[in-house]
Amino acid sequence: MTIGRALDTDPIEEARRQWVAHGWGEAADGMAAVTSIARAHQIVLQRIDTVLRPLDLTFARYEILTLLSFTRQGSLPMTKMGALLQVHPTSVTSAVDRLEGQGLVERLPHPSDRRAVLASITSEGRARALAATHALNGQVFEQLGITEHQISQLRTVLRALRANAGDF
Amino acid sequence: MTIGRALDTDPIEEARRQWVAHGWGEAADGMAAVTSIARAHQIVLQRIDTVLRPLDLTFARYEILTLLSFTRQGSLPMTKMGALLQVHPTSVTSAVDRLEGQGLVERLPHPSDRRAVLASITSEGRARALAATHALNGQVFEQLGITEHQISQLRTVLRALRANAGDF
DNA sequence: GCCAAGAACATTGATATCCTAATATCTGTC
DNA sequence: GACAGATATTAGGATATCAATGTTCTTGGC
Repeated sequence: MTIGRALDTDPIEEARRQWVAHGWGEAADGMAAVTSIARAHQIVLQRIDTVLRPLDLTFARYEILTLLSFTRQGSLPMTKMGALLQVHPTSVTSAVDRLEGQGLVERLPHPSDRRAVLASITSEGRARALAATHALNGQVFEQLGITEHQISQLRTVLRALRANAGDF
Repeated sequence: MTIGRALDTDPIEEARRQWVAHGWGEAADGMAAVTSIARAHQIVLQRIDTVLRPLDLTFARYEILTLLSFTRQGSLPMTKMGALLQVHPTSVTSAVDRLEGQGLVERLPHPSDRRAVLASITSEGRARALAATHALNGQVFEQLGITEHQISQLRTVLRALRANAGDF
């Protein structure tokens, strides 16, 4: 389950020291920041997967289910979901394939655009999404192990990074 | 190349509002933080992949190559690399498979432990790692689009999260 | 000291995801 | 009516995880 045993020193700080020692000091902090993001992503995703496994969901499928549950009609065009969740169209297709096979979502023809496909959440899908949200709230989102102030800082800094990348 | 068109509102803030509206205010900030990490990871990884593609490397393989180049002998046991890079043994195996096929790394028997395998960087591997590092430093790590102070905050907060997860 | 039981190391196979590239269909405009 | 653009899908390559396997090492009872 756990990937690596606890190390005596922070491996990212160690890499940063190597950067400085090689004369790449200008990039050292940025390298450490990027590596930290990658590792943090791995950590939280592992926790999420552990919580969602009993519910037969992955994070990608959970996001789609929850997004649909927030809409009035309970349905959205595939492209629209990809734009809101910022994932590739192919990822939406395969995730909806899976959700449809589980009976949590169904594909409907778009009423006015014959190219488009609507993904529509089923009542079973709604129930599953709600159960998953409660589990994730209690076991992951409220248990990050950092202070509220740090969570706030994290959101602010990453919002700047996302805005700079052209997200919104 | 780009995944989604620029949106008028931050989708993560939008999700956070939904959380509050549903009475899940306790978990809203944590949810927003986790989602921000996931999106930030996607953004930086995409940039890294773009820079590394002409060099025929991925980030996973680049990390292994760079780690090996930092050692005295230029070689490490597979397990040791997995521990330092915090990835699964299977990931190390498949990455070294590819690097070996590219002639950037070779497998050697461990001198004292017949179970273990040493991955050893070749001179071509060293050259490739150096070129990749220069490209990443200039085009990614020094161009994150956030201030030095924000980079520092990010490192501090994520170090706390990683420490809490038992990384070191 | 010897040997059996358990642990560690690396690999393979299976499954899921994301990304790229290419394709078929449909829309809307010039 | 032709043609560029949008929509969704398929196919292929890469990575990560889990589960299971075959070796080899290490340790603890005797």
